[in-house]
Amino acid sequence: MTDRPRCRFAPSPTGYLHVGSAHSALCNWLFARANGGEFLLRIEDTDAERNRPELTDNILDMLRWLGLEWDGEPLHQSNRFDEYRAAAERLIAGGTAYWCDCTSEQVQARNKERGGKPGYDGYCRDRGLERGPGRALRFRVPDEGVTGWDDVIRGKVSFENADIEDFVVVRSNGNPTFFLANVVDDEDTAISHVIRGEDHVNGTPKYLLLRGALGFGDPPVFAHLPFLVNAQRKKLSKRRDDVSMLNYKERGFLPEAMRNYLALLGWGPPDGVEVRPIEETVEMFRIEDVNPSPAFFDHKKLEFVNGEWIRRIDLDDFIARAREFVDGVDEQTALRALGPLAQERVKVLSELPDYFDWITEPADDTRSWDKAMKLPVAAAALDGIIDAYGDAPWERDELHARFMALAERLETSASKLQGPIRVSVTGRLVGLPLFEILEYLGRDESLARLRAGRARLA
RNA sequence: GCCCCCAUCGUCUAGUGGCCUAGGACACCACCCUUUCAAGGUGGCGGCACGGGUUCGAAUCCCGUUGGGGGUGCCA
Repeated sequence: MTDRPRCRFAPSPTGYLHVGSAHSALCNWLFARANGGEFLLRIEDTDAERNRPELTDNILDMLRWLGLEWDGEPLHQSNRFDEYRAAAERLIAGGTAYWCDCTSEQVQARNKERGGKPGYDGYCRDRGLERGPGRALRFRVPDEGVTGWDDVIRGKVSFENADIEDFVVVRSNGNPTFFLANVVDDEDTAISHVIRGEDHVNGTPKYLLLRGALGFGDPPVFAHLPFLVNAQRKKLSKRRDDVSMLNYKERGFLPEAMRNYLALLGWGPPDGVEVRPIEETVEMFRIEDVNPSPAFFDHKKLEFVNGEWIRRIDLDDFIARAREFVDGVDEQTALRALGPLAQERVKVLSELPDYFDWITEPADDTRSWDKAMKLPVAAAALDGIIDAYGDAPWERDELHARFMALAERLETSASKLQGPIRVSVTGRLVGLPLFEILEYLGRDESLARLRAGRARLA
């Protein structure tokens, strides 16, 4: 093993980067950074039919957004078919691969006859077929023996060779499969640590067998990460779960929060401090401490962590990030003025519009109106506050003081009194602190809205 | 079916044979603070799946059971 460990993240551009892949990328990145190693990127695009090249851009963009910078240029498998072919030739020459012309229908039919056992039955093993159209190259798996490894996360894992079928390494269209390309690339890029999802555990013996047949030296160290699962404890999937990283970005999750939360799945900081800069996690992260059991991707906790991060960044930074979630020049001006009040309230940036939708006119929210205005004190509250504010110096503390005085005079709670006022001014029963809003709107606009509210109530 | 993996509060985790009367965090509940909502503070609820071993001693080691998940593609 070299001094500088080398690991890689190897996504396939068949979908947007999702949280499960991001978790895997993060673990690789943390491992590399924690050990002075290198974090490489490889685009696994051997299947021309399924690939969507534009998705590669999304994957790279999201990794950058998360701050997971990689070393060197990404390797594209589609550029390396010559290397894979050369490896395939060596397998043929070494007698560990053979050509097969079985269609999957034929294989299935034979399996059904034999009693429903799935998998390839080795039909073409000794037929001595030459290469030709419609023929795939299969790896000849030994009939006996055991293939295993010592997984950094799971301990010893092994498979009986007899349980492994002869798998395809070159498709009948001439393209290599994942197994071949993966092994060849890891060797050529001197990968020392393969850190990937649990779904690859079953494929690892094939990886090892292939390496052996190709005459490669000591295999890399393996670490199979736990799945991220949904509430039903099933592996997160893009079909049924909310997993697109781009989606989270667009909803106002901060990259600092996202990677912070992801680092908490399958691993915990030894000192128990969960919300912290990633640099600190780098210092503490050890891949062997990752635990093997699946982790539920908990939106509630993600939101909590995000809220913590929103409060952690400085005000200018907050406003800069918040701007793209708040439409309208007037709203953005208000955001600048009232930013600190919003910053301590939201968990996700996409909540912001609701805090600023009263700028040009009160928001239309009948539920809020009904709830506030059904209070017996509503009319007196509005009359009283309009009167009290008529000649008031227009600043927060004074508005508050006169409000409290009115509450005392009307023998009602401040909590009840603010309802009708807030709804008249903003249209909503919840929102930023009332007196800051009044101060911001100014005397004329505030009084006009209060009078309009009073008129509507009557 | 076969193969493989997993198993501490609802959730994420700490725990690597005695420090465990199992710790922290999220969520939830209550109270405090309070102009709403948040934030903050205090407290509460709640767990070692089960059965056998090993050991003076087991959440920690072994075996089995049960439960869950994954793989079983000429996808990756």
